[in-house]
Amino acid sequence: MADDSKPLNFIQQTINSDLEAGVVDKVVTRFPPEPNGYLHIGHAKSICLNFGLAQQYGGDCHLRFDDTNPEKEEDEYVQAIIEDVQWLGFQWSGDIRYASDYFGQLYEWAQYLIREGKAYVCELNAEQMREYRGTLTEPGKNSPFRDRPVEESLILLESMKNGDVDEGLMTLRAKIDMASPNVSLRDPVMYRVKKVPHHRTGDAWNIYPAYDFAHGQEDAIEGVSHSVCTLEFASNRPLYDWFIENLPVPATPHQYEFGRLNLNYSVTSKRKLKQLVDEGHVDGWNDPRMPTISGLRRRGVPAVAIRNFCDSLAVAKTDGMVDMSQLEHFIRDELNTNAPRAMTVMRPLKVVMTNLPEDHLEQLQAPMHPNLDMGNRTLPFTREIYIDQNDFKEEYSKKLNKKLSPGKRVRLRNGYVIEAIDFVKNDSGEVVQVNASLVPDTLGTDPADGVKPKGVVHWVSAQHCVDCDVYLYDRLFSDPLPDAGDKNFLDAINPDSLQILTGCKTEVGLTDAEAGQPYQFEREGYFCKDSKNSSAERLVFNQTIALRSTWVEA
RNA sequence: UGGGGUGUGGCCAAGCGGUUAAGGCAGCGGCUUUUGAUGCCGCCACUCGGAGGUUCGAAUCCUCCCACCCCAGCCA
Repeated sequence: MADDSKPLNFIQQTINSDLEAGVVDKVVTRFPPEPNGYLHIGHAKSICLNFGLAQQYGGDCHLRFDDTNPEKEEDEYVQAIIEDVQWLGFQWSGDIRYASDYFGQLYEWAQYLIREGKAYVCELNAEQMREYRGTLTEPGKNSPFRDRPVEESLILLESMKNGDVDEGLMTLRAKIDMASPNVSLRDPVMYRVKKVPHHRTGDAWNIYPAYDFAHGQEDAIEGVSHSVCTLEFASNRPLYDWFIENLPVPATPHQYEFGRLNLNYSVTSKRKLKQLVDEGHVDGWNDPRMPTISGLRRRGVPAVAIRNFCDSLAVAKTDGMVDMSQLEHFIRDELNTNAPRAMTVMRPLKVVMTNLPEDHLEQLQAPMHPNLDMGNRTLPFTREIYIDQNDFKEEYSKKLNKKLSPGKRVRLRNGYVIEAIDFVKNDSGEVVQVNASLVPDTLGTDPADGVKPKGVVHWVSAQHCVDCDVYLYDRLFSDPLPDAGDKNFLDAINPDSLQILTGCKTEVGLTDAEAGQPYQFEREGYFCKDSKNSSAERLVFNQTIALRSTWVEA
């Protein structure tokens, strides 16, 4: 039974009544991606739904590749999809399935339909077929080949299959109703000739089944009880049912449609994502700005954050636009509770503690996390340190009273209170060094003179730190609806979505950070070592997401 | 204009004829804080696309209207 702490969605309600009525005795779902691109956040919702349903009801969820169109499908994509599903934390029941496993069975069923007088080989070309189909408001008209003899169709189908027919010359069509108000019932194409090698079946076939002729039968073969798909397939449902009713299939699965996930400031269309990759607007399918599962992973988003986000979304028939901030909430929520803390200075400014000896070296202890159970780390503290340029102001102002400025104090995070004395500028007028004095006896306690610092600043020892590059990301699109209406989504690309900071200084302890392991760089945000650009010589961190900030300096 | 689907606060969304219309995100106040983070407290729809109707009583039932989404690939 499903978890009853949350209201049941309409699919769970259906499952419950199917179970009660005995129509179904085991829940079987499936996630059926076409291997023609990488999975994105929209797929994550479907994955969480389908695998989640199976878990809740003690059933099975199959991973099935819908590989019925060899022109667009590649093995690279199936490998990537397998990796993404597993990374998200799901395991399918039994072997991985492929629509192509059923090509033989599908072909026999096509012959069956022909013999039943319910399918025929049509020789209309694409343009003619469009004309015969009619329009949304006018009925179509029958193909001149509609009543051709069964034997003839059988023979023609065989030659299509054997490669004796050129592409575009013939199709196999279901004989349903050319006057149906539902256009997808106007003698839909079941098989088309494609003399294209398939990533699994090679050149064994010259014809490939169309989605509508394949999907429901695949479900029936696998014993899928609840075939969940997105809303745009709703008008295909009568056709799904028609094949199930008219074929000697081993089961009668049913299709249910829910609203797909749309996220603002992003696009979730494999076609458009592929275009971003192919045209080089991003660094591949796993560019950290991409809403792909692999992009989110490379960016440092934990799988559990994605799952929690998906679980928070309603499964309903409304197709809404979810705020990016909603996803961000779950990312921060997870990272805040689990990411170890560290200090990284992104725009280093040297601070010299003039009242400390040159060789001062002190090992400070700092907690890994506000949750003290996560242990401690050691921070070397020396006479020279780096703080962020942003945390020093030449002149004090009340609005910026948490910054360090001459005569003012600040606490070094996990360390002492310091007070700035003066500063040094270079020829360009930039502050390049701050001289300060350490206020004694302020480790873990406020200054004895009662002058308590307002701000806390992160820092790193100038002698004991490591250089790194930090990649800061902003949304890929500056338009909340980059592909609405007739807009060209490429025009909405945010030119400042990637900012690379070099010469940043981080704790030595992060030298051997594991790629993907999240850290909170205190007062900045969450980061992880990049799996692609990091090397033995170069340490690169991706910003997963900034800390929430309700404060605006300007 | 044919068919299918949906309309509850800025966003997501519960609600399935009967207390003052859940909750989350965002936002706004305040408290705590060695992260301007986190946490905590408070505020945020006299109203449920609109208009009628049924009823003692409707966001929930009926009627009409309006808006938006999907369908005319030999894509999925």
